[in-house]
Amino acid sequence: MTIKIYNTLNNRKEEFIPRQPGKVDMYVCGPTTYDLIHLGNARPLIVFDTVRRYFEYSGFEVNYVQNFTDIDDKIINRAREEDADPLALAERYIKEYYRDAGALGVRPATKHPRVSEHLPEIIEMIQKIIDNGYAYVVDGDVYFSVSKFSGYGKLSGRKLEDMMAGARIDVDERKNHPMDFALWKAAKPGEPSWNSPWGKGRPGWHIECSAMANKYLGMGFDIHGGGFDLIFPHHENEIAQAEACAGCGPFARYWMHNGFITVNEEKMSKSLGNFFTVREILAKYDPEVVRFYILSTHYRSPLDFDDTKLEMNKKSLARLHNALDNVEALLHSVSYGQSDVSMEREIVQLHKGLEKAERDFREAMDDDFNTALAVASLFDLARETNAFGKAMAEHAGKPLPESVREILEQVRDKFLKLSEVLGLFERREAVNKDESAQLLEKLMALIIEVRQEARSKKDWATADAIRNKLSEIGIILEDTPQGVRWKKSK
RNA sequence: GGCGGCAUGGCCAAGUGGCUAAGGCAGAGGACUGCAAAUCCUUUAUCCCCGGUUCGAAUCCGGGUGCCGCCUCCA
Repeated sequence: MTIKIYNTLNNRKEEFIPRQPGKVDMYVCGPTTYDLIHLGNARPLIVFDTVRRYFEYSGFEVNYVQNFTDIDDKIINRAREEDADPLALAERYIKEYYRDAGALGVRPATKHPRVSEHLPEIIEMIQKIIDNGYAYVVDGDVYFSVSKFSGYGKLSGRKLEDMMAGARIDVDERKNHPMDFALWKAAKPGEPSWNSPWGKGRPGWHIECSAMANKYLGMGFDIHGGGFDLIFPHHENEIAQAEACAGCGPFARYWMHNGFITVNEEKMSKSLGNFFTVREILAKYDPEVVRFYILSTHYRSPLDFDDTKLEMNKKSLARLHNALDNVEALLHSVSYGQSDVSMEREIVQLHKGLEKAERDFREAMDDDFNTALAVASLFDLARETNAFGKAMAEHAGKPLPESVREILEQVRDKFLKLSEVLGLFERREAVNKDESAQLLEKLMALIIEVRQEARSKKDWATADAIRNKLSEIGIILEDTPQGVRWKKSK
């Protein structure tokens, strides 16, 4: 079984062949840290985190590099508005980034390099590009000469001639070609700057990624990712810089780009002002719901955002949680051992469902990380499992064979294993361990006992009053064939 | 103007040549329940329009309509 990846470089799905067997080197463009991240920023984080998780699940060792752009016009402007130091401001938002990303179940990359810590590498790279004849210096600025680089446009599928037609106004007259872009910007008064062979200044936007990817992954690394809007000019320029510097290619072998989050079918972006920060969304929705929502669509498709979509996904996700709750309850509320009940037929059926679910899951993920389809396999497994639980209910009160317990444990373990790839259901284990949780457990047992007493006397008024009052304070009681259980409502 | 993408049931969303077009949400009916909840079963699509290729197309080709993105900072 091999993984197929849709490669923007040639707009085709290709079999993924790693540079080194068993290893994946990937670089994903991280945020410019001048503000809280919004949902549009969160999509690539979740998508590529999932890509990484699936590679790891498939047995690869993943070296995942994601940068922070902590030197940039927007940071400088924001710092000026707040009368703050630009690097300190960037540092602050890097911390906020970790908070949001962590909440969404995005694991830290193997390495999070920052521009501010790689000036020597960047300067060295620029010098080499100049030496190789692909860049020129004008008044302390350094520009990349796109017409010198024959491969320019190969990622975005554009030709220089075509782009000139649409190129906008205010072309800097000092540039040789309108599409030439800055590798180094001469310092303006009051801006942070660093010494360089061309005078004080700071790096252009694109060079950082070329330099840092090169440093940590080297030329020809496996996967480079980011949002669709980075294809041009950012990634096109990264390729030009890296390959002009090295004198050969490729810079990266597979390019993956995620689609946009839209609002009312329009791209969510800072400049349009139609964005929602992760922070404000998480104030209303469980991060797991947000993650599930993002993974419920293929990563290259656009994904429209509004509250009703989150509500829908919240309910969908609850179905999976219920299925897992059901399995846990069956494991704990039924006695297993000597039994005159045979459930062989159902066990065989569930076992088949279990194998099919895993097979379907892998096939889906192997096919360009089709998370939407992978999720469907979890729902299939949930249905099979619930049906099994229904069959068990017919033997309620009797001990069941160990083989029933075993298959349920297998289902639970597989379910958690597969959903871990998607970054879901990871926090279930952690809860219910502290003292007050244990106390709550005992308290609920007591309340349920009292209510059962009322039920046995057919005192429905009391029984329902208890259930309703509990519901009001956020606890849901369920009378199942295997006994009463409770859970917190979400 | 150049380049690219999308259009699947009430909603979301897989599927890119061939068994009965996944899955979820919502709706309807039934089962279970003291009533609920949870769950199970049943049920809802000629795949934007027109033409073509093919034994056969949601899927390929041509044309049309509508929407979106990139070409400028943007995930």
